Amino acid sequence: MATVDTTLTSLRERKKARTRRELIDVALDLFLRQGFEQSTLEQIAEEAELSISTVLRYFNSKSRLALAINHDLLDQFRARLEAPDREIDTLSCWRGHVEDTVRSMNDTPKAAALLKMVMSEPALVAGLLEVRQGYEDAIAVALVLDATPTLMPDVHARMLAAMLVAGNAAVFRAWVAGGQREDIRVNLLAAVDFAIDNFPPIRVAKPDAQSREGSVEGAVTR
Amino acid sequence: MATVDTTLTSLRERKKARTRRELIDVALDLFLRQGFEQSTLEQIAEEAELSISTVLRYFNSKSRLALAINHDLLDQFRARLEAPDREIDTLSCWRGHVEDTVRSMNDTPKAAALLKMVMSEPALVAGLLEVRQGYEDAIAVALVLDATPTLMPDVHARMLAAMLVAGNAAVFRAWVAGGQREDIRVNLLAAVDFAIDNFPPIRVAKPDAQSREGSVEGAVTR
DNA sequence: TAAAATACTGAAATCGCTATACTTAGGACG
DNA sequence: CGTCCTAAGTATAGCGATTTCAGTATTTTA
Repeated sequence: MATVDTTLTSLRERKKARTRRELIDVALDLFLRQGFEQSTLEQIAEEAELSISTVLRYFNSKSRLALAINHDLLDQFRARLEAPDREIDTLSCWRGHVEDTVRSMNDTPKAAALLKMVMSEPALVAGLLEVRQGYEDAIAVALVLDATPTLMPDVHARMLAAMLVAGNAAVFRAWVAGGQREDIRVNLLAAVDFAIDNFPPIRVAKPDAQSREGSVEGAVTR
Repeated sequence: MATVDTTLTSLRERKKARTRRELIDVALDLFLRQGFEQSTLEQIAEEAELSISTVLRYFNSKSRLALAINHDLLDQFRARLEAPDREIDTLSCWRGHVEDTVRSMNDTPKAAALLKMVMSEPALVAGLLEVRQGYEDAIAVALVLDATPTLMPDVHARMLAAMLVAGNAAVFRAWVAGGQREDIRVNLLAAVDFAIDNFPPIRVAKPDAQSREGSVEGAVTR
């Protein structure tokens, strides 16, 4: 949300957004340079030319700051799901989000190094699990809503959501472990398809697997 | 592991185990009485008649102490998987572990209240995610080993593992949200069965779904 | 331009956690 | 039994994240 909107009305809002961006920039650089644990809030505040208090008003913890991008992506995904004019089903939203993520990773040079850093810092790995849970919740809720008035039990929705998110995480993990060489996009989408093609409630509801190729409609009810 | 072994040789070991148990007891009571955040390490040490240093040597963080039972259960599960004489497949291990968990919950009066407390404390929810990840890792690794020399891609194993663990978590969550009334055992096992019956790589490898009724053998290769 | 709202700052206090050096208790062995 | 070794327990000092709050600066709005 915060990273997308380009037309912010008031000066205040614009200033705030700029400060936020700069803060993230400075902090991530610092983390990459000398590690997450090694960087203190004092240092971050110093480099960002802000007080510690202010840093903590922008991000309520150091790890939230380090995971700002991840949380922003999650917010984007939520917005995508909650858009009042949404035409496509939850799974296609997820697929679209995955593609967006890849795109934004390719655009950002530091992204790969950043991901590696996050995944090697225990505190941040823990934080990543919270983000992951955020995705699961969002997907599960949306799946149940999609299926209405047909019934999709909450437990099944959560299992499917977990499958999707775990597949994503596994691909990323393997990618990082393998030195970030192969084309991750293909593998990410393959994981999504694997889930879509095989999760029973979907197989039943979705008569035509090929229609996924078309841009918009795809699975489930809605 | 630590909670099961009844035959500890030396006096030292027995004493250590007893202290550990008492510490957990005291701490959990305190948490239940006045909340996790509200209870300081100082207070815990006080009530357990130990120094803060010692408390922290037994559990390397306050939340680890609060989640001691969960971590112990995870250790039990790992031990079950890694037992050199293990006869049954990974999924049956999981099923067995789920049943054990239910049993131990029924035996422990405080368990229900404790679970509710854990799930309402953000820091502990986060800690629970780490435990959950531990289960996923253990299951995924075991699944891949089970399938050898047949091939089960890591990503698929992780997706199935996530499905199982998420199903479990979802049932528990619903149980807590609903006032902990219904019989959770049935729902937990239903979630396991749902995954086992429907996840394609398993369906293929497991010709006879009924054999699950029998005590030992069931799914997958091995 | 005055006042209301909101952003920023500084300082103090709390608490979790680490590191370290010291004391005490259990176990091995003559 | 007394000696020595190891591991358990303690006390102390200190760092750093986070909260709270009171005061200052800046933007908005009337």
